[in-house]
Amino acid sequence: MRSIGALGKATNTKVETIRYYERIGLLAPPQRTDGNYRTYDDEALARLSFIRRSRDLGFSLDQVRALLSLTDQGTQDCKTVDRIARDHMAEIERKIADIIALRHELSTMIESCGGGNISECRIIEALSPFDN
Amino acid sequence: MRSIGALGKATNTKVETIRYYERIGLLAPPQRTDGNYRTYDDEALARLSFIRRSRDLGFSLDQVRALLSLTDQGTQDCKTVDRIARDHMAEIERKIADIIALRHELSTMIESCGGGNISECRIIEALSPFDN
DNA sequence: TCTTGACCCTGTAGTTGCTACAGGGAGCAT
DNA sequence: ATGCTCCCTGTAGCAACTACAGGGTCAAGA
Repeated sequence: MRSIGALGKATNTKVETIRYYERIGLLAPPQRTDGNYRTYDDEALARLSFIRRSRDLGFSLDQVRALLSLTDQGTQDCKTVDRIARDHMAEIERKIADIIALRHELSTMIESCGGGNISECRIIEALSPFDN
Repeated sequence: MRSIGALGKATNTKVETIRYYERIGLLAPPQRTDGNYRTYDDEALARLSFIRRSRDLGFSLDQVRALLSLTDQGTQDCKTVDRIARDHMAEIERKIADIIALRHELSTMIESCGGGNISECRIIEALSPFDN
């Protein structure tokens, strides 16, 4: 059994975040000590680790919730898990395409600017709606 | 002169967003009609277009505010504009590196999963903290 | 003329995923 | 007894919008 601070350290999670996960129902309310402190067992540690790893991989809290409920059911419904993961992957691919296009636009814009204190700023021009 | 709805259509911006920009001081409060409707001139259109284009390129509202104040001053301080743009570019590069690493992790995880209704789900395993 | 419908107004609350207090209590060391 | 670190609840804040609720305005059609 460990305190919320210890759990936070073990999972690299802020104490407030753990309480937040409890509040939104991702983590079950843990047992309390006489002094009303939360105490966590190894299962809670495993669950929070799972949540954090999923979050690190970019899953939304809703997706994490779905993944958790699938593992809670113990049905090992790999098809559904796979779909969630693949959906997420597709979104990541979209984001990559978007951000790379954006980088291209940005770099074109920046390159067209000499960078000095000139009277006509190409960056501002590039952002402006009309040719002036 | 155009209504807020017309301005929204012209700049692909929701009406609520325009009012929001006004509330946070990005857009000046426009003139009103007798019926208390906002009316926008071409300058407002140009300004909102600038904001939207900057936002599309991923600049934060704070960055947009800085860029706008630079253009408002008319000093054409290209050095500062360039710095803002380059800072933003560096952040984009960081994000690209992060998301590509993430894609790699995700795809490795997904590939290790057959995708059927098997008793052991590799994705869940990959997300779990302990080998089971 | 009346009515319908599209638009507009203000103000507030919700979204995501936390984070940061404020104002207090618990527990341990000195 | 005092200080210190941790913990508690509850609420408000962040970005950048978005979505109402509960009304007012205005132009067109029957």
